[in-house]
Amino acid sequence: MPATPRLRFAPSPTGYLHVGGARTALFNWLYARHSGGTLVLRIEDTDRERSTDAHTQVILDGLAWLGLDWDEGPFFQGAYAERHAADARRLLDEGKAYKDFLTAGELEAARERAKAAGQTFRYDRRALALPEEEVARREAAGAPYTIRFAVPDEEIAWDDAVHGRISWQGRDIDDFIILRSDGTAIYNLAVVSDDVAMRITHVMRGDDHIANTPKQIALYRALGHPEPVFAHVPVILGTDGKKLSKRHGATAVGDYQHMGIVPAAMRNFLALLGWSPGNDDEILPLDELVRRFTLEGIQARPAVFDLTKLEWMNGQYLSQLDARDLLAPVERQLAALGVDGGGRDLLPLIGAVKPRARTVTGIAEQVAVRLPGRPSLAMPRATRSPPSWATGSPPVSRWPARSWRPSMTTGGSLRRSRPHSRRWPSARASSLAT
RNA sequence: GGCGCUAUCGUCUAGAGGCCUAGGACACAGCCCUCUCAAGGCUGGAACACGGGUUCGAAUCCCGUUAGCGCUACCA
Repeated sequence: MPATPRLRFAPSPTGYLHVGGARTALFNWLYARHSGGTLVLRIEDTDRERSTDAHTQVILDGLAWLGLDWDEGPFFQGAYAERHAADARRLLDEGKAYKDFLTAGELEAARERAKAAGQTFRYDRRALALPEEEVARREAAGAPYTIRFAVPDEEIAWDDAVHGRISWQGRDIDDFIILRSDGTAIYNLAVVSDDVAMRITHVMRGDDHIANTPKQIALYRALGHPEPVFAHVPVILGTDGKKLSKRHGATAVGDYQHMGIVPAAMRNFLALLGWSPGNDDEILPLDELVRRFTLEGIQARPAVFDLTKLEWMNGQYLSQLDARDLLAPVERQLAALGVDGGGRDLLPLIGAVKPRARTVTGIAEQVAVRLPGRPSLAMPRATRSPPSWATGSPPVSRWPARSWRPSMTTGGSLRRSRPHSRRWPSARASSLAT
């Protein structure tokens, strides 16, 4: 009964879709399509403080731009709060979890104390020692409590699809909280509860989740469910070897769209960042990627994001693309440059210029100089000089309406319960170029 | 500090004991082509982190060291 794989991409809407998340989405998509499996999209919005619908929309837009679709969802994790709580209750009833009346403040203070003393804070299971009557008394008095999972002292190991066998000891893991004092679930419980409910068979996610995995496996065991296959893909680093973050400049997929990167090139580049087809092939169109993608080809070590190579690859795609596919994006960039095509047929110009360009922006600039009436337009050499996103100043033009960077300015402006419909056919067609 | 992960040219990588005096690509340098050019052609420099094993033989297997990264939240 080897059912077809069920995978999921589960971003949390607490920021824009960064390249690391995009690559994780790509890998999941590629594997689902390669294996004839199913891809589920789940928005993990249980962090109410930071999650916004605007972020969700940006993530959806980013996936659409990349041409990645899904088969089920999007599901919003927040909608399953009752199931999460029920799972926690069950663990409580079975004696696999316990109530802890320590407040967040007290916990924080204890951590501070440990730190001041140069010690590592370890939760001491004091709540476990509380007499039953005392627990009942406090609860009757209305004292808030969290539910902690009692991590069994046993070996917790799994055969990771990219790292091989990884082993932890239960004693090295603190009894972690699974249900907050307000009754909502913490990430590790919510994830396991949902993955079980959605019958997920393969969990492919970032390397930074390796430390969460033993906790989740312990939860699978306690809940009595078989665990899925885990595949931890390495993180993406900046040129300084640190995890790619905002200070490295462009990290959101939307930034690349604005730079004139074409989705096909972005996909191809991202696929090769941490995965190898096993030989020297580099320009791999989508169908090739799908055909050749395997878990075994995923690298175990982190990869540095090389913008220059992305631009080179983009240039390869640009020269392959038909001028007509580039027309709309180039016109947008032209408008951004404040240049008016004057109703002139740009196709011949685009065709002449594209084999040597590296970005759509570059094509627009080359076209602009060749437009009559603007013989001396100064060349901004946009891809060579520090781009605007790197210096913090707003992009040359008018992108704001397109909401690529709403994370900085907006809160949640969309309706929370709006069910995202699947409008893929059109999104897919438009993802060919920019 | 503890636990875990990782370790081939500057970067992405091929390599799964002999095919490796380590291959490809980006970048870089030089030359050529050329009205410009980030395009194209040719050439070049550039790596198995270190130390021990195992083996007739190790980039490939084992151990240790070092370094980098991650986690160690009522974040995800």
